Amino acid sequence: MALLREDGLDAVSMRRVADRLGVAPNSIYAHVADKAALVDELIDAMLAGVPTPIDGGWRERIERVMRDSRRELLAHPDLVPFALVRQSVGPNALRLGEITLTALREAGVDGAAAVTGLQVLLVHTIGSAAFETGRTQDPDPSARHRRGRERAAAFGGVTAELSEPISRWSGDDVFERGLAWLLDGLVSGRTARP
Amino acid sequence: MALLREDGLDAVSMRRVADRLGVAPNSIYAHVADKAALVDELIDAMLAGVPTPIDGGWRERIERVMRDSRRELLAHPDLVPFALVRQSVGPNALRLGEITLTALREAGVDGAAAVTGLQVLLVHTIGSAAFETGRTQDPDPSARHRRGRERAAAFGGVTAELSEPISRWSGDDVFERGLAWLLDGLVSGRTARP
DNA sequence: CAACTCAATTGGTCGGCGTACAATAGCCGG
DNA sequence: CCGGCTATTGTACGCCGACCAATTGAGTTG
Repeated sequence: MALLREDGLDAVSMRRVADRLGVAPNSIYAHVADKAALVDELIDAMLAGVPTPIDGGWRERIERVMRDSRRELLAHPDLVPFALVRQSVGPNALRLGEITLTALREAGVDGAAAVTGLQVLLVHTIGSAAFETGRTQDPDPSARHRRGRERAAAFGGVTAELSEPISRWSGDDVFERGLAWLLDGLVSGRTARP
Repeated sequence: MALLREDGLDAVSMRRVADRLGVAPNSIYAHVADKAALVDELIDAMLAGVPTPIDGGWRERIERVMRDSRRELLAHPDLVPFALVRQSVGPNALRLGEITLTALREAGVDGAAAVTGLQVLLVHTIGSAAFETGRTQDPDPSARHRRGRERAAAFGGVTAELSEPISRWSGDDVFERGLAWLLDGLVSGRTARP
């Protein structure tokens, strides 16, 4: 985690981690099956920073869990892309999942629909974090290619219309509005159209 | 794209692509700045398979765009994680964005809120695809570690309750229900709580 | 207290990766 | 015919994840 905070995910290689621990690279494989497994444990370590809400209504508790998860995700941008794809379901992910599930049942959502609701909330929270981190980072101008000019020309002035408000608006809106809409829909009990 | 379909994203290395083209590895850098740029073009090539809806109401057109995008995403699972994080905004992504924006305005959503709505829809569509592909793939049992047993034990019987319905239910529900809720919320005009 | 056991660690190595650098080949307008 | 430029090439550097056989060392047992 220290290595990740200092120099990003690229710095988290088996060799660098081993160096940091004063250990040979191969030794890590005695504790972790894979590099993917190591990243999985990093993800769960990140989720350890999300507190468990106790007081408040069901909606407030869910909002707190999602907001705090989002905060932790944005604090570790390099892990975000993996959080959605790799469902490692470590102990902390499980803890937050249980919290959300019981809150949903408290809201009158029955078991099967509650699981779907949890998944929708996860997709929105992690997805919006991924969207925001992707828009924020990568400020390296040296990697830009010569054809960048051609491409911009092909897009015409439309790019400005679309991407300019995107960069001006805060990503909080995307998260907060989507969260409110999803929670509204969840308790409305309406079923999906075919 | 052929290399991606045949052997997955790992096969899409500068060297393998060059081999397939009968060319030296470095030659590619004359046409593409980076490997990331190459993946960006792959993403837009994938989105080329999403047709442009013409007839139907605004809601039906949006649903078609999102459903077709989802179909294309699920057909190219290896690209999904990058679709959210790297907003390359190629010509096809721009085309679909414009379609959705005009449909939203048709629904009475004004400019600024329309952009937010588009982003929320993108997050849900790509995010749910990422969630589903992550759950589907990675069926390799050899990579499992010895501590897998310990971890499963620590989770107790709760893992079954949470992950068993997840794997039985179709990912279509997550996508369709979330999409319906978001569209409902979009036109309701309700503002986000602080 | 010595012998045994077994997880943890190690050196060495393999194949592959992205990409920088300098030099070359091929084409095209003047 | 030629000068310039783009596309291409050979070579090479440094890094990566992962495997193998061999060794260490701490804890348990007799």
